[in-house]
Amino acid sequence: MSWLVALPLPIPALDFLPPHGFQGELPLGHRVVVPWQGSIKIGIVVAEGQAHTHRLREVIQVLDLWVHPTLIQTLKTYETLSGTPLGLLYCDLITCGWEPHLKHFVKPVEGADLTAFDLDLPADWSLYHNDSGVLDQVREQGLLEERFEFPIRTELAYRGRLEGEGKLTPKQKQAWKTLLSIKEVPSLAEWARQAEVSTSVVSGVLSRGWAEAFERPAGPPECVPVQERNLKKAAWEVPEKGIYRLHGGHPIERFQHLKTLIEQHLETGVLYLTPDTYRLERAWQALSHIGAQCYSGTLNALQREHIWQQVRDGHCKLVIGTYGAMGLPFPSLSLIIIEEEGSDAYKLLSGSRVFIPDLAAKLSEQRESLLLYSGSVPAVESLRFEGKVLPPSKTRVHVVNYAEDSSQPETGPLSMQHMKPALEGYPLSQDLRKVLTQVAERGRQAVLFAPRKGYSALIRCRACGYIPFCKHCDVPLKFHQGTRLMQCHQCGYRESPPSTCPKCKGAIWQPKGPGTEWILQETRQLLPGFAVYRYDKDHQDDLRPIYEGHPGIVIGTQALLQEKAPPELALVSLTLADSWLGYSDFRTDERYHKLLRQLLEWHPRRAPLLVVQTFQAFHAALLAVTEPQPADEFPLKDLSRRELLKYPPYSLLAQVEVASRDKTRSESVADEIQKHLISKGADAEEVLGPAPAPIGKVRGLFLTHLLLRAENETRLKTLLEHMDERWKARVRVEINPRNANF
DNA sequence: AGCACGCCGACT
DNA sequence: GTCGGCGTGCTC
Repeated sequence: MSWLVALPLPIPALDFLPPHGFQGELPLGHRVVVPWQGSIKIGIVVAEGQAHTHRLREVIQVLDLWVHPTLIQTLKTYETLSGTPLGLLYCDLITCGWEPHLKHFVKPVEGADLTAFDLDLPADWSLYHNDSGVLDQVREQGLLEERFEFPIRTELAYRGRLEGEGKLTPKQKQAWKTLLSIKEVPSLAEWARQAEVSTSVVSGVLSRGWAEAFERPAGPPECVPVQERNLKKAAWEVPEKGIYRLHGGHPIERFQHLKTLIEQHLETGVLYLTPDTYRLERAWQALSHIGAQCYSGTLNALQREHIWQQVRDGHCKLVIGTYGAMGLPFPSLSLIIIEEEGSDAYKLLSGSRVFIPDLAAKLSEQRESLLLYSGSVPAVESLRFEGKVLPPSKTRVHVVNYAEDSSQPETGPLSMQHMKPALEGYPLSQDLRKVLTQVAERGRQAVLFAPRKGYSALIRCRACGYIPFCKHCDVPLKFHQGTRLMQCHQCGYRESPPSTCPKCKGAIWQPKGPGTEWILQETRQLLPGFAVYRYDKDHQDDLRPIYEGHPGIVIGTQALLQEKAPPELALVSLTLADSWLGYSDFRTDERYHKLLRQLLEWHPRRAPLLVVQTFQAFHAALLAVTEPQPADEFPLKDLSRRELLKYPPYSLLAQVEVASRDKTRSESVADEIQKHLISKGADAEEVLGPAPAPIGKVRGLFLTHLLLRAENETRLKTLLEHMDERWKARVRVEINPRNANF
């Protein structure tokens, strides 16, 4: 019987035979070393194999347990539904432990004759590091014994010696004596600190031979131990398993609620997921005293592997992490918390492209653990679950209405009289100028969010309306003041702007728009001498003075929200909120609402004034935050709209992407797929499109989309099974797409 | 993903 | 005649 092994490659799991003479159970979830294309790879045993067709190769060695069986089951379910190669899912979720950094020992089998091979091996066990394909040939012939060991990590340390050359100065003598008394130090700097001398003194001792450097086994990377504590009863009634939610209020209040719950589950395993490192840090600060470990991409491979093992061995029972923590092998896991379950950050942009909360839901089902969604706003999809909404906290929001026609819609609240048309003075309206001046006068801090990066928007012909597009991607080029070039925001292609319109020879419109650079210039003009910083994808000023609390204004993109809020933040502004409403997507309003809530709770203590400049002053998502409203009120409105349009949660979506170098081919294949699905019994409501993708051409490939809309998972699976054919173009399926393209 | 194989255009 | 583009297919 063979074993199915998942490998960190975009391919399905493959069959291998157990190692020669292997006795015992299927090592499910264990890491194994397998031969791979003349070399070796680390894989994970995910199931009993079934194939007998090939002449299979043998697993070389079974290593340790690395993945919990429930995760294997979860990924398997997702694989069969989406058709995503299992390896991609494993790459995304098992975020360490794939690197074959192992000590490799080899020995020819007794009496084996290796003269036919270009390989000179000693008769007994020897360390092997050469990675030539020859070894694999010997291996395949069954003439080789192999053994892998985890290397023992070492680090450099210093210890004192009883004698050296020459005399020591008094300070050096002091340093030497200190070193002798403390035996060993991990670094010269540490030694100097302990001895209360400068580093030059200790290096003097070292160079005279009164101390020496030596290698010693390295200790584990830093890890906060789990503390014992008395368990309190939660102040709220929460089920033992299933899905529950907690939204609204202030983050501090939410953490208070969560803390009592986490404490109850502390002995049985708690996983806390956050969408980004900013929230990770916030959660860490709120919960670290209970004894939590962090796990995110910011850790290095060593730290990750260490925590992975700590969790596996039951030494660490509470982990706060970003999506990569989901694969951690908790022996038992009774609570999974997902912060901001509706965040797009949970959608992986490459590889498997999974939406982590989808997987977490399946995993919690497998593990029979409680899944708790928590955050400022519930996702529209999670309203169907039971939960608690904390009362709204006080906010200060000021809306600047840019629309020329400022007449209120009948349904608008009465408190909007303060909104006057404010077109004069874009990007800084009179109101915004006034508060900015106050910020400067009081020596406080402000953050202005610019809609798009670059000095600005589109270059356009004044006469015929011509807009230069990228040669490779179907997107308009954006002009950048710094380089004086137009650049594609999709592929990075650059070109200098035309002096006259290539179409009609008319004059080119002066590039001015709502970009960071323009707002920066205007702000500097308004407040000469006051510190103004820029922070976007292209240009990052050193913001340390801001984080240290010095007065200043930061002008940046949404990327800033990934950082913690400036400590003296008094004002936040969306300089053109409408640019967050330009998506061609049914989640647009929900995203906008989330953004507003996120801005309002960005600063953990202060409640800065939020100034929103917009042409859509009466947008429901905006009204939902100008007047204190329960966090789920706007999502509930959105929910009824979704029911009408049969969007999630009233359906499950999958996006089919057809890609071809040939435009008509891309379209015709999409058309074929659509017809094929209909012929297999799909109805028109279930197959939408084909339509050109929001960005119709990417890196020379024409993309056409179809949207599948199924009422449940079984139905979606059926539809996707019909897709499993050979098409004349590259076809990719994405479950639960969350594109945010303009 | 990497790597081999294979089929067509521009070159010493 | 070859060199080299990248399209397709396979890895157990």
